[in-house]
Amino acid sequence: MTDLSNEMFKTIDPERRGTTSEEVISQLREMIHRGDLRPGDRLPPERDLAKMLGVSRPTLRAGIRSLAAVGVLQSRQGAGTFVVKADGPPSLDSSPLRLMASLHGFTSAEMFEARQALEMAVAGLAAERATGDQMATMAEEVAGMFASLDDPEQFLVHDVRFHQTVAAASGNRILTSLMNMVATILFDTRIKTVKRATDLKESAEMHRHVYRAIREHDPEAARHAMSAHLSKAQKAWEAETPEADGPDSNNSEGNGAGLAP
Amino acid sequence: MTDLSNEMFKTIDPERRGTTSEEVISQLREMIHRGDLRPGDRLPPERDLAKMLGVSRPTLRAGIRSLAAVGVLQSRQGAGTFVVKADGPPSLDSSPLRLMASLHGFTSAEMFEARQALEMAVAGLAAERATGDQMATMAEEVAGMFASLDDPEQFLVHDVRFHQTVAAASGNRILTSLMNMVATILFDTRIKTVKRATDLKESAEMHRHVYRAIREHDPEAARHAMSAHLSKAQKAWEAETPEADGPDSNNSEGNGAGLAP
DNA sequence: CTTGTTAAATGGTTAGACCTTTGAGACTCG
DNA sequence: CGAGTCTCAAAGGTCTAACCATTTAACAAG
Repeated sequence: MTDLSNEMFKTIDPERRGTTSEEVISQLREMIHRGDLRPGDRLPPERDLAKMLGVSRPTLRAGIRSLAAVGVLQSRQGAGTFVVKADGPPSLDSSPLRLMASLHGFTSAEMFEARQALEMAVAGLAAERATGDQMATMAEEVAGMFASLDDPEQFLVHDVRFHQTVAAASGNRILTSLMNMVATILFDTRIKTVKRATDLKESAEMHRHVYRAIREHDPEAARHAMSAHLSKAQKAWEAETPEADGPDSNNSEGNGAGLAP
Repeated sequence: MTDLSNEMFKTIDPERRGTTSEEVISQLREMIHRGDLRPGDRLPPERDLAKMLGVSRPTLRAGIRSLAAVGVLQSRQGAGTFVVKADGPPSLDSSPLRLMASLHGFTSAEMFEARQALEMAVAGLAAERATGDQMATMAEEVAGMFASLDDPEQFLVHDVRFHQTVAAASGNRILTSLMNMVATILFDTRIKTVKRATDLKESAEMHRHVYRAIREHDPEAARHAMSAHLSKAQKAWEAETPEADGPDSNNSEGNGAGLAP
């Protein structure tokens, strides 16, 4: 943990541009940008930090809350406020996108298309860069799919893990995050679709094609295989979902996309 | 504006799952999902809304602030709190991604790559779907680039508008938003690069190739032209930026991506 | 009818107090 | 002496009550 006790905090008041709490946000962001606050660090107690910044506690809390909302900070009652730990694939919160989907009336076709574009991109990159370990993991997940053709829920677990492994193999954490963001929103939909298990065998087969293309380091083939897979998945979903236009599921507060390391 | 005065608000207290303010967030989100709150609507005054929901004003404000942080609500002192207007291209706030970049030490190579993947995708879709008007706009912007070969700043304006037009022509607002999110972060970098105007003519030429491919409804050509353009741009940037690894610019609070309708 | 003034409405901020959860040190018992 | 339990300080979560700053619109004067 970094040493936070000394005088790294500037008081706020001088000619502040916007509101006080905005200034607090800027201060905290700057600390993070500068590296004074590193992932996993604990912030000083609110009471102390408020005094250091020269603002009241509610105002400080407003700033903290804003940063918590975008997934940068995390507060635990009784424990403290922490800079979010950066282990595993960094994940952007998908609730903003979800809200925007409601607000603008995004169609699920758009969502599928966006996911397809992102998955194609990562598949292509994965074909260029996947390590042996990652390819082995992919192979295992494909095998897992074939092994759970009669267990849709288990199948979906392997499915998700396969896609996340491909994303990780792309070596691009930004694309991975964006992909997860979109995929998370479609997840609730998928879990319903997959339960009415139509063509799990065909789906597993298509995943295997993707895997093979990646193993052969053939980006174009990987992109095409992934594209074909997702087009098929979308068609299956559309066939089973007569009219429902927007995948307008409900709450589920936190950032999803759990399930795989 | 929707009628908000009647009894659409449920009180909070019964067996709340998480914290009170989280419950407030859920309530507000649900109103938006249900369509009780539509883009542009004004929320009831905080004091009233707090009473309706059965929480104190600070707690309500905490919830509002969280939703404001992700770009769903917007408060203006003296005026009120509004559901963000959904005109033009919906834009996700890029500050979360920016923070995450600092937190995880994203390289600018990753950013460029992500942008390239997204731009290729939208270019391909635009080639399939661009309307006559949109293609006309693209042509105008390309012409504008050629007309401002000696004015780097003006050139950049046309550059940005061209890319946003292509994104709009893709017909996929999600990909457009994601692209803007990434592009916004790279913008500060670009404005510096373009000022040292190296190959504006060549750049304009490459934009013209993209335009032509779109006009010919040739997705593959559009993807390739866009890819070539961005690869070139990245190389130019790398050549002029010796060591700087992360495009770690500073504040700029609001969501950027302005400049073009 | 225009314009300047004023007052009400509304979000922003502060202060201080109390509650709930957490986590670690102290304590007791085996 | 060790393991389990207890207690309590620390920290975030919430509330009340007030005051400040800004915006909006009504209203009066010209």
